[in-house]
Amino acid sequence: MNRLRGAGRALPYSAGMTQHPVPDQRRPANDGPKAAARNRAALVAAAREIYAEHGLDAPLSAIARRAGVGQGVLYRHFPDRAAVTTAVLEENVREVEQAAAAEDATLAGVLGVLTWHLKESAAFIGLLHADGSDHRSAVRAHALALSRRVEHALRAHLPDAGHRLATADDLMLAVAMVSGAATGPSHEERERRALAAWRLLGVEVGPVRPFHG
Amino acid sequence: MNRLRGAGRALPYSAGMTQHPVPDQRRPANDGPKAAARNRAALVAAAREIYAEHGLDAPLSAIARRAGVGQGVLYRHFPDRAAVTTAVLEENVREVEQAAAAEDATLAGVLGVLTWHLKESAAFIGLLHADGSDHRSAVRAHALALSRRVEHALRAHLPDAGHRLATADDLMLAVAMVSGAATGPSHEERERRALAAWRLLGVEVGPVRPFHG
Amino acid sequence: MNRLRGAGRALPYSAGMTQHPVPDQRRPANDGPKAAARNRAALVAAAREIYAEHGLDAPLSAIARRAGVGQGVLYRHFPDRAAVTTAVLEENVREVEQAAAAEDATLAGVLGVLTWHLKESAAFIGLLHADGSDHRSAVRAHALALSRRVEHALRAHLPDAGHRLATADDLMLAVAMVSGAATGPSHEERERRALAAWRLLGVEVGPVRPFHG
Amino acid sequence: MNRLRGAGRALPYSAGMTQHPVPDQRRPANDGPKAAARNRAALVAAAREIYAEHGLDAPLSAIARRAGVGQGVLYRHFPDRAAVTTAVLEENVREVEQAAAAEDATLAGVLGVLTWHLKESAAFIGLLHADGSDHRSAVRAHALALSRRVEHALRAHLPDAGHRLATADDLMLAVAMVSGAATGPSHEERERRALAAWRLLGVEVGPVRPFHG
DNA sequence: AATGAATGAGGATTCATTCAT
DNA sequence: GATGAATGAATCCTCATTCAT
Repeated sequence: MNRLRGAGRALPYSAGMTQHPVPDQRRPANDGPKAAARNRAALVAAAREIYAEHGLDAPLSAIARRAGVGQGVLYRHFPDRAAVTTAVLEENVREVEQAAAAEDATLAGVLGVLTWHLKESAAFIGLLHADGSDHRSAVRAHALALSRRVEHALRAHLPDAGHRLATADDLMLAVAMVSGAATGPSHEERERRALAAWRLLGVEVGPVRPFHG
Repeated sequence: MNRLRGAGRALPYSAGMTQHPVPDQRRPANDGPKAAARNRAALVAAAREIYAEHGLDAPLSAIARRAGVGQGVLYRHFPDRAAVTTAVLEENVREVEQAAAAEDATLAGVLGVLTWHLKESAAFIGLLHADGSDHRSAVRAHALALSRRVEHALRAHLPDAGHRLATADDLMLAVAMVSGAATGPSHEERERRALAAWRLLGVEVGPVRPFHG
Repeated sequence: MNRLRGAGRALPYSAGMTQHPVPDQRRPANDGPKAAARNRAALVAAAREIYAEHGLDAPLSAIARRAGVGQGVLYRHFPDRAAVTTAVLEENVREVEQAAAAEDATLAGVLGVLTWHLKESAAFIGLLHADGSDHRSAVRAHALALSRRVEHALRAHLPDAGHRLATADDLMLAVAMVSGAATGPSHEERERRALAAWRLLGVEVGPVRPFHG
Repeated sequence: MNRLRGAGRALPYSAGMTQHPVPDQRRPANDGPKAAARNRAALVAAAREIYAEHGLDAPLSAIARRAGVGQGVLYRHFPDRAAVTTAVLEENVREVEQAAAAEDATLAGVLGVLTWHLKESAAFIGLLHADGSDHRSAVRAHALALSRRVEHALRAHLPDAGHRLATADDLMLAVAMVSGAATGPSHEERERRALAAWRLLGVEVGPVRPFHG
């Protein structure tokens, strides 16, 4: 029922950017460890796209295809589906952490970055609503840790005591609420709704953008 | 497409193996047409439970099993997965409508009923976060209509102009936000978080319970 | 649509029962990509046999089993039942075309090859009698094209104007007639009847055999 | 995959022609044995239509629906699918026999009736090409007997010794051939092709019509 | 280190057949 | 005698995962 096949970068060997003279052989150039890192990054990026387009239940094969690699490579880098999902989330969280750790970080700024990821990454949203279903619970475990890292990152920028969201718990609840509102068919719509949600909560949010992007 | 064999017995291809369980055993009770309505209700209830436990992608066979009926019965009542999901949502929405239509209805009271369904029904929540994956998009179409019915029900009880949620749009956004917050492993946890979310929005909510339940 | 479980193991719903056959047993040999072409050929051959024995509606699983491959392999090579049927027909037609294209081809010789396929391949016959049922109509479309290819092949060897079957249309009608006669439980019986049919039509037929076989 | 449901006379109780005052009850009038005969006839007629439209593998439920009766009634009259098919053929053959037994019967006249059934009844054609598949072989047994009855009917009107089809065997082969040619999407097309086939065989055929119809 | 074919379990779906009413 | 709901086996089809090359 999933019409993912044939979509996007279908040619396994076309994605490489190697400048080597075209090898005369059938097998793709074995670029060694360099390729490995590149492949891993491509897989995470592909997973983010595929998740956004088709949900967290998209076939792993679709992710590998979008990344321009064989399925074996996916399994080399990630033992199972949960590991893929986790890797995507990991990236999201790391950016939020970096935004929070920046010299001149402000709550509004960090929330802007966070909101960017909320609107961008279906996985990031979906995770917060993951029910108890099987593999997801595997993800959930890790997600809890990630959630704590976000909380920790925000904690450094909590508003003053008088603010409605003066505690980390409340702030995290607010994040969940905004993520709940950040639905819609397009990135634009999701951003619009997310910002409206923050407004309802009386929270000021900086520009919605990736960190250093 | 295949109707070559007489009722699934003794296929030429299946050299044994698939013998009938206990040929001497009588068929399970067939309670006749009377059971039809009862079965439909049991299926919807089972779907609600299974969806809550395993997510919207839980196998339909699990729903049939939980309802205590054969898979065929499920398909008799619902042509496909979307119809099952839709039936669950329909019930949720109908209760909210009834709560809103009651003689002495108040916004707080209606939101209490709504919140009960939010915490109870994973489908109700999941729907708002449905990604574009195939069958869900079929559901989404219907979900939009349902969403409008909720909006219509709430519209009759909008707070005064001065309130932070004075428009129906804002109120619906708030519902989405609360639904985003109403996550967690247990009903209790979900209710607790939902109420905390309403509080952050400064909205008063009546007792969280089903309508007339 | 369901990707919740880790590779079909240990489902929450399947309380036992469906354990793996013999966990200690090694997977069946995976001969690697080299096997691909071999498998495809095996599948077509198996399909021809199974179709002959059980009709065009035989289960695809039976074809896969006969070919000695998993069902997945069948689906890798052929997206659906129509593709399988079409592949079988394609082979039949190609042989007829080759026979017609041979240096020293004669009408009698080509009809001999054609007749061999008529008696051999239930699909070839069944196609001409395909009713409107769903997947068959998909096949029919392709079958029409194939039919035209046969007609084209025969056209190069039409008998002289005086002959009873002097037009391609009449010749194709005759083919349909012979195919209608070529029934029976065994290949021998079918060949016998086919030849009798050609005789009734006053057409001389060469040796009944595959091309270059 | 079969889209038969909902097609044609879907209302179970609408087909009756009884003039009784409309019963006030929910259950349909129980017209007793009279209805039984009517139902049987309706089932055979429905089977003929459904077979023609969807092939011999059409669901029995479609036949019952088309006949305007419940599935139980079908099973009361026919123990299994083979019995249904057989009943349809039986009618075809009986008409041919009656045509052959008529006072002024001629070979051309009988072949006209036979040809009408060939073009009309997919079952009649399909049967001759039934492969060895399971339930069909059950049908085949009976079909052989029927075939002999047709042969017997024709034998009384064999052409003179000089004719190309002077033996009953040859005549039956010719029937099979014509049935092989009588394909096509419409009755008209099938009749056209059948007549062309007879012409190729040099056989004169009377008007194509049912006996006394 | 990468590819992509193969396996095979599991869920979806369809009917043949039974049977309470 | 009739209705039509229920059962459940069988088939279809889709991936997760392994592994020869």
